[in-house]
Amino acid sequence: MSRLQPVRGTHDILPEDGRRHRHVVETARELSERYGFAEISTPIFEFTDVFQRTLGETSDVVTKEMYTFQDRGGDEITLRPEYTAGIARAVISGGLSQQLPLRFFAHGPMFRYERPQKGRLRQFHQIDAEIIGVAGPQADIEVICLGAEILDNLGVLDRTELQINSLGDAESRHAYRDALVAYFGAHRDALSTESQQRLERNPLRILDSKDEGDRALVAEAPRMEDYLNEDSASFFSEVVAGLNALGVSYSQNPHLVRGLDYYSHTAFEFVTGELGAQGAVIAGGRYDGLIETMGGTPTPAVGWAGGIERLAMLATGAPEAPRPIALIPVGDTAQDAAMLLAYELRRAGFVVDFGYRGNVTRRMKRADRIGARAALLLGEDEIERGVITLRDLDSGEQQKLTRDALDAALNSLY
RNA sequence: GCGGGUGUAGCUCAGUUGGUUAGAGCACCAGAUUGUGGAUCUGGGGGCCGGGGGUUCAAAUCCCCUCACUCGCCCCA
Repeated sequence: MSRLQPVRGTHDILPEDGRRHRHVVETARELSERYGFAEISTPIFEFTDVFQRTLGETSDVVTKEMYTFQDRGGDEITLRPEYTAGIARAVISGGLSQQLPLRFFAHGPMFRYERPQKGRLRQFHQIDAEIIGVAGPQADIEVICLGAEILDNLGVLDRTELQINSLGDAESRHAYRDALVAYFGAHRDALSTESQQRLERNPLRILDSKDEGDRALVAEAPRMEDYLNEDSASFFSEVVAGLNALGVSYSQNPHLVRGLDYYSHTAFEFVTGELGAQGAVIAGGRYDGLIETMGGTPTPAVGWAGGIERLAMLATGAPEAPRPIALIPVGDTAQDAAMLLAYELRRAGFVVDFGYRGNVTRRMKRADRIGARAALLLGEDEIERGVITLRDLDSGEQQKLTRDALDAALNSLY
């Protein structure tokens, strides 16, 4: 293996993959705009505090997955591992809380120091949607519905399942957490080693353990729904009712939890079985406490993130590369005229591939290989007679046209 | 961070119990066709056999280490 290899967990997005990525992003952008979301972009790095304080000191992302470094001025900087904290920071530092509610769409690279797997990279890309400043369940419904519609337009909705759960408000969540600690604490010895650690750090996580022994205990564990207070329960039932009203199908998963500390109330994931161990393609929830935690005024919010690589692997309908017109100068004397013609055609909106090298045979082969729709030959003959040879590469038909007639003839091919 | 699998040409892969100068298909380049693509034929360029060490008269092949990829665990998009 050559020394010139990309850093582990990173990869080049070559043109074919790039089209699929762009299809995901543009589909999401177009639909989110229809839902009233405005596109924003935030820096790919922030002060480390932005993530450390908000994601939870004990979360895996903070404890072992962040790309953190000191810059030349001595500031602690972290490449963003997720989008939400950066957007919340932008809302605060940009004074945007004067304009609530806000609906944001964003996309871009994220960085997590993890062991790479299928659908899991150290630099990956996400699309992201957030509604900031709406306390009611309408926002949860709207944001989930947007996710479902994006998946539908990408042709993956029927291969995913929407799972939802409620973590309740802070009061409910703490009460439930205490109940879980009491229950699992009494069975500590029966828990897997990993879950014993979870008991200390994040007891909710035990609920979605894959260990068989854990699952047996989980089946008898206290249920979240019994610990939701009245507000939390009615909030969740409104979300569910809203999804029903819109015909968004889902299943309730009482074991669905979120890894990051700032979530409350609604948690949801669109999951697929087609990506190995990585099930989630879009996942998110409500994070009413985040902006306050960061030092802003208390502001409710809900949103999700979707993995572009994961979506691109599943999506159908990415547009094919455009079929260019191959412009082939014949002989040295035609070079300048051909370059001018290419310029004019491009200005007129045509996709033009200029054949730089080789004899006519070679350039024709190239035109064929790149899928050109037509070839234009321009040589001494043509220049003397004031025409251009147009060859339809699908039918093989060939004709000589004046410059004035060329654009119309090309347009008729597409 | 932990466990399993795999590394031979740009890609997909052969390579016998260790034995001359490591092969095929596809792709690429050139020619047959000096102004005409797709098909065919002919020829050509391409390899530190992932890297390092060891065993041996001899290593792509056996052993050790390492790196990368990959699948899973953890966790997540």
